Amino acid sequence: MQKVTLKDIADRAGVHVSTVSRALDPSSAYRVNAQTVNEIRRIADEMGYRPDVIARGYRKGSTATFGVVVPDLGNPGWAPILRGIENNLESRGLMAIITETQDDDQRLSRVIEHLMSRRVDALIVTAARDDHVPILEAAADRVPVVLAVRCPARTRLPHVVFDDVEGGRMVGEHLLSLGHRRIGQLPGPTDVTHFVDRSQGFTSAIRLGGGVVVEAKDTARRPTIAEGARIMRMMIESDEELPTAVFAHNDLMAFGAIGALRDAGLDCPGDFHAVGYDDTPMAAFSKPSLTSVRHPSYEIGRIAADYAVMLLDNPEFEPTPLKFPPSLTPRASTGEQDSDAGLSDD
Amino acid sequence: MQKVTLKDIADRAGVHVSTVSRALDPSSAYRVNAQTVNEIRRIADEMGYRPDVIARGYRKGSTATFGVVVPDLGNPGWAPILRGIENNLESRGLMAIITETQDDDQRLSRVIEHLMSRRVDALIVTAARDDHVPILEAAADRVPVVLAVRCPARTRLPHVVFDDVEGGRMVGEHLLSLGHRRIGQLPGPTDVTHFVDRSQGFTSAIRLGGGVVVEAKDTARRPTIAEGARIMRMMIESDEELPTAVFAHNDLMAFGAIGALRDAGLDCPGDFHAVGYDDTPMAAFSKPSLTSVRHPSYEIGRIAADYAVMLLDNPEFEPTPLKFPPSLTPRASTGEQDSDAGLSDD
DNA sequence: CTGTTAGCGCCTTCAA
DNA sequence: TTGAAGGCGCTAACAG
Repeated sequence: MQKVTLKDIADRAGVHVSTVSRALDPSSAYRVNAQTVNEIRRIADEMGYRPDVIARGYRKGSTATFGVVVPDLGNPGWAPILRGIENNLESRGLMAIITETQDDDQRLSRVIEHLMSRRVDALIVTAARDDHVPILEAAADRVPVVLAVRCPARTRLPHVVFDDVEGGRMVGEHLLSLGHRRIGQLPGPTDVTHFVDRSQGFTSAIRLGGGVVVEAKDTARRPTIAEGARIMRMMIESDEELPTAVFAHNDLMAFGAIGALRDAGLDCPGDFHAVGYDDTPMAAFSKPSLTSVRHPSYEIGRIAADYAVMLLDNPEFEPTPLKFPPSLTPRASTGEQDSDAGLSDD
Repeated sequence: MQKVTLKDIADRAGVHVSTVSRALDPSSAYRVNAQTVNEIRRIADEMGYRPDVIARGYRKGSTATFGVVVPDLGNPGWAPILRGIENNLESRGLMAIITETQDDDQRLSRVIEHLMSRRVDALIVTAARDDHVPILEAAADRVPVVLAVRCPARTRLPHVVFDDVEGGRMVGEHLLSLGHRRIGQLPGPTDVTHFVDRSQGFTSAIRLGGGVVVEAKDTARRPTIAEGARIMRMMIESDEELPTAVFAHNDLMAFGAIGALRDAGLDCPGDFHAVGYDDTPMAAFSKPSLTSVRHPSYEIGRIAADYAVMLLDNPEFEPTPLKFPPSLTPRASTGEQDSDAGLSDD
């Protein structure tokens, strides 16, 4: 099964390549003798012909391939978003190729450049940070670029995000309603808008409710378990009085923080409460199960892909920036009785 | 910044495209007047020229792009393996494009076909199941294919895997040494060799030690938290006497199983012990922390990429099939005293 | 040192 | 209904 080209088929069928090309393209097969079409299709099948999408792209000006950039495949929270994208594109005969920045700022421009020079038709980026705007807007001059989940503060690029201000607010109100007044916050990287939003919604809710936010001594460089543990440890080791509850900007950091507090002899939910964000599958299964904020991940991926496709079809299209509302699931880490563990698979 | 081509630069510099091509290629710039080279490079920079890797690929017969296929990006265990691949390739100026089968058997052939028609130079597949052999071997006729982690029983394809028989054995001996004699097993999909291997190593160790393996009533259809919980629940609800410890074929399933047992009022490690596999970052941070088997993930990715590159350079090269030894980390889920939680980031 | 030519695989005029 | 020719962006072989 070496590479089979149109020419190989043409030779075998005794016709010209362009005839083969036409016969194999449903939209122009009608211009070829029906018998010839059948014959050619048979031969193509037999020889295991696979169109060279890329070569085709040269003529058509497209490669039927979308580039997707995520920050960190070690965070399972991206999986449903990616599936929303993959499944949407696949149903249209398009393909998503996924790349990872490893949450390394520098890497984004390299990754984008690679994807562009591989002639992707469009870009869906979930790893954007504030200083990436120039790179992204430059790319947007050539192909549609849609930002998802993470969207820098000031950019004209089309985007779909979660309402993280609202999510932060929900966390704040939940903790206030449980009687907490002194509440710690473990922030994710500050150049990622959705972390800033979570912080803002949370902080203003707490202030409004007459509470005090105890800020971590440092910001997580990356939103990982290890970093969550590290900055929690810093808070523990400081002289300041410990808060009675902590809000970590994502589940991974929350797991890390709970671990660090446990190492310090403190029990959750006995001695303190904790809340995460993202509602990863582990949240329902960890001990204690973790109160977390859930957002429609699959859906945001699906819509991001929709937008990218529509932009490709019509560059004039101006996608409405969307903001998906989150919801909070109280669990054992904030004193909720554990019912059955969640069983869904996404 | 619309697309800039060699021709644009040539026009501006008043030379022929091929001169530009040579000037921009370090390996042939020596054949061009040094002044011209500088001038051309300056113009190229100024215009923001980006080579079209794909077009270049047509002449060179390669695209500097490797396809990588993983089963499930919802499992964070794949991340370090992917990084081993990505970082290795990146250091050579190659790019990894990642695709996911979503652990869906059918999807693999479609994904491979997509990648092939995008003219990837090589394929690294970590999602292989037994019945994929024909597809994979067909692909291998055209480009180097390296299997990593998952490798069907009978295939001539180059592969690098973990020694899962040994890992299973270690789990068995660990549990025996703790005094367990009746031990449950929650198996992953049986058409994935490494799960079969884990089972085999484990079962023979237990038998050798005079123990009894209690098999789950069903096999996990996919190695996920939800499936782990499901088959654990089936074991609980059966009439059979419960084992005193369970071995789940990966961490996710173990978390699910511990959750299911907790729902049934049983405490780990008080009432039963549990062991996972993969040593995902959560294992150290969950409560109880999870005894698990660790394998050199980053390393296997790195080597898989090495092999693929070497095969590309020299199709005659016959990579030694490698089997990386695992190691077991005892934690609270088998009664170990928790020390500091693990802090590494990978 | 530089320009010309040809062609990777495909599709789309244009002409027959 | 079919063939011939041109070109997408790039590079290698061949002239000069």
